[in-house]
Amino acid sequence: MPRMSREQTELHRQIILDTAARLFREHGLHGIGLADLMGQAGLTHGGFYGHFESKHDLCAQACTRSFEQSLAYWSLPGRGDQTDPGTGLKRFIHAYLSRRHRDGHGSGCAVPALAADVAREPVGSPVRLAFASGMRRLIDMVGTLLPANRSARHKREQSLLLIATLVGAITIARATQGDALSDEVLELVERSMAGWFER
Amino acid sequence: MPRMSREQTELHRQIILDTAARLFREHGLHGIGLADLMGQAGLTHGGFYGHFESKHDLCAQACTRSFEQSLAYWSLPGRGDQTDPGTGLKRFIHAYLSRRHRDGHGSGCAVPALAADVAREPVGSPVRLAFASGMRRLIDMVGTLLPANRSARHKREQSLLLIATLVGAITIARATQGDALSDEVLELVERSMAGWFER
DNA sequence: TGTACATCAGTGAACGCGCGTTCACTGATGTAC
DNA sequence: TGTACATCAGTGAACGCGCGTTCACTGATGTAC
Repeated sequence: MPRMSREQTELHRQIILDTAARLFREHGLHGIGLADLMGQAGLTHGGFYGHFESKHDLCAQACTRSFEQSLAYWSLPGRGDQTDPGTGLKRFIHAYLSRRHRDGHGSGCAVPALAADVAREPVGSPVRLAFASGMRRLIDMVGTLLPANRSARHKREQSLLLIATLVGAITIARATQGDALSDEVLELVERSMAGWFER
Repeated sequence: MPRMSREQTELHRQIILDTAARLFREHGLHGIGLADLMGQAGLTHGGFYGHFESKHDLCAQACTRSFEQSLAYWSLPGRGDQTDPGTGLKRFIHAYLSRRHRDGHGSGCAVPALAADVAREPVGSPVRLAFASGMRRLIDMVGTLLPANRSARHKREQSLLLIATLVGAITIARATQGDALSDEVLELVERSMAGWFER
């Protein structure tokens, strides 16, 4: 059975990376082991080091992949309606603060899922670089959802402020899931943000 | 040497709890072991189960303690200047978004330090209940910093929105520490919030 | 195009290590008289 | 107040377990002729 074709090998690498991007967001960087992870990717754990240098290496690459996945996801709903620039923004905020996003750690935004773990990694480590790079792309993406008649600098500031508020809201909503506070913070923050970014 | 006095025993319990409250915020609930933790409290690990039922039990009690410590800390600067209700709020925001708070996980707010780990604990578990209870007290405390001429409901909403934004900002700042983005998000969010809550 | 062989992706057992938890033991504390 | 003894807080070795990582092995793939 061993010795797969080159395409098969590359496919396996992608499957491991996608699986890791999901599982790290679900369980945290230290909450899932390589044996379980490889098992969920349909492989045995021994083959891991044929694809990645170490778990740290995988963490960094999976962080990048997590941002790619969530950026691709958030970019979709906004693309449809360029005539009303506020619509894409409202849809983004609504989707971000939805119960579906709160309950789906593994398929959601990389920031609330990984930031706390990344903050405990050494400064300058690959996973931190991957996270900072993903943050910049997220800021740019959200910037494109803002009304066009603004300076790049203003858009960047509004984008960063919006992201901070959304990240904090979903972080609190996830930690208080099962308590009335959880739905309350999602609804309240969405309502409060409705008017902010149209000024 | 064994068999301490009752006061000594209770003192040890408090030392373990304070140490845990600090170390769990620094390293996360799963990032520090009981042997290390007890060692930093000046004891050996074997005596742990004389004070707590399990690590889960300690996590829940340390979560409560973390909120108590940060609430006591944040409450201090606002108390001094009741003639200008905006001052306490500005000081709170400034202290919360300071580099000192960003770099001092162990002595800082329980929310950015513990929320991600708490969000991965089972719904209804003691640590989640402790977190939700702490959140309510934090919301109330921040509410007292807001201008007095508002309804309780409005204060609560403003408080929750403010907390969400602060939590998101410091979460991002911590994860991007060492990158220019980190200082940028702290400064930008503080500047943006200066006027919001005076209206 | 067909054959012979070197390559190497994946397997599964094994490694040292640190984890949460247990327990026999120690000896000062707290209590009964 | 003083003595005798039961209590129990803290010690440190030990437990089973899961972790990240290594490695000898297998056999289909890719290559050289």
